[in-house]
Amino acid sequence: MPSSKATEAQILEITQELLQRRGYDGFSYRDVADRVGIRSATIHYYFPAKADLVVAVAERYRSDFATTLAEILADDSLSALEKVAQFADIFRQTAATNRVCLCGMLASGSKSQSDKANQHAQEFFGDLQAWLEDVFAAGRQDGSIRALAEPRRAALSVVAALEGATLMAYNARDLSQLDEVIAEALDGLRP
Amino acid sequence: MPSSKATEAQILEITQELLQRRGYDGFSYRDVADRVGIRSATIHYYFPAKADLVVAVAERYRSDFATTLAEILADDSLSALEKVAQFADIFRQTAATNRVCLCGMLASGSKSQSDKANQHAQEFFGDLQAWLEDVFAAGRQDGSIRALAEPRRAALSVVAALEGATLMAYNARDLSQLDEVIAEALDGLRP
DNA sequence: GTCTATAAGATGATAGAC
DNA sequence: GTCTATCATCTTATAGAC
Repeated sequence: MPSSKATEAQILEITQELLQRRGYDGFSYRDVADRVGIRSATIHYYFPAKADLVVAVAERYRSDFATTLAEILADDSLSALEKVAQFADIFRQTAATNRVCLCGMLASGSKSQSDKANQHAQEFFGDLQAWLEDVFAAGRQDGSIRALAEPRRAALSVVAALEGATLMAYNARDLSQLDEVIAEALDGLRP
Repeated sequence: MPSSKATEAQILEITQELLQRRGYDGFSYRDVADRVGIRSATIHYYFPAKADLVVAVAERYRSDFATTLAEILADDSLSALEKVAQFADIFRQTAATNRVCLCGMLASGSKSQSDKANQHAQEFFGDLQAWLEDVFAAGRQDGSIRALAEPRRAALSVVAALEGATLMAYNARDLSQLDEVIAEALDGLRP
């Protein structure tokens, strides 16, 4: 039964879900295998070690996220502030599906997993910060975002607040506090 | 060799450290036993199940944290803004010792551990928010903090940002971004 | 209180048949 | 590619000696 490409994609999909819900130490090859409908040995064929599997998921996640951010950025119908709102909504959707940001989860599991996973998480946060900084600059042009004293620092703070609030929403199984944090962040950007 | 009180305290101390560094699924009774210098069966005498041990650590953590916050609050030599700065410094110290906030870590491990641990984390975040809200009000009196449109929401955002930034600092093994987030938060409170 | 001994199950990983 | 079979190790937890 050669599903080849489909099998690998399913393994990545399911692993990402488990990773966002339970973290590196919270799922096993068997958990993934059961949900995909294969045997755990098959996963080792695609990903020899657990570290390989998790790094592959991290790369896929960053790539998908980058695509989404590029699409938001390219949408000329949105003001810069609305782009930040859409950015925040990604985190909201994550929490709404009972998950944490993958890289937030990887950051919390820094000790067990490979250094490569940590590095991906770190670079991911840097990507988000840089994207927000760009949008802040555009917002100064289109007038939707006020002039910020330290745009780099403000962008970092928004990323940190969203990561923290998503974690809290996941824990409480309640989005209301995340919504408040998002509202506070957007209000802080308005002219 | 009856160390009694001392043994239980050591178990809690070591467990807290492991919990903040590796999370619920990242440490075992044997890890704790090895560091305390006892056998894992001894831990079961004090804490029958792992869930009991973790809940006990969470209670101790919340209690210790509450004491620290009460001390800061009672210090009349500090302005309200300086009290917020000391509050933020607790997170900085946590990251400086290569740890995450215990409740931030418990929040990320929501699936494996007991519901009670999740609840403690949730209540902990509520405690921090309420404390900050009080200090914000005091800051309006002593003039060290500006009038905030939504103090409750602002307090929540500060908690979320500190939790997120501590996680990022832990992952990157670098405090500089946490320092930036703290500076940004304090600047946002100044009159 | 703390130990030894041990159970019963899960884990990441490999070898080799098909 | 996917399977069965198996390994060595680790996990939480218990029973009972001292």
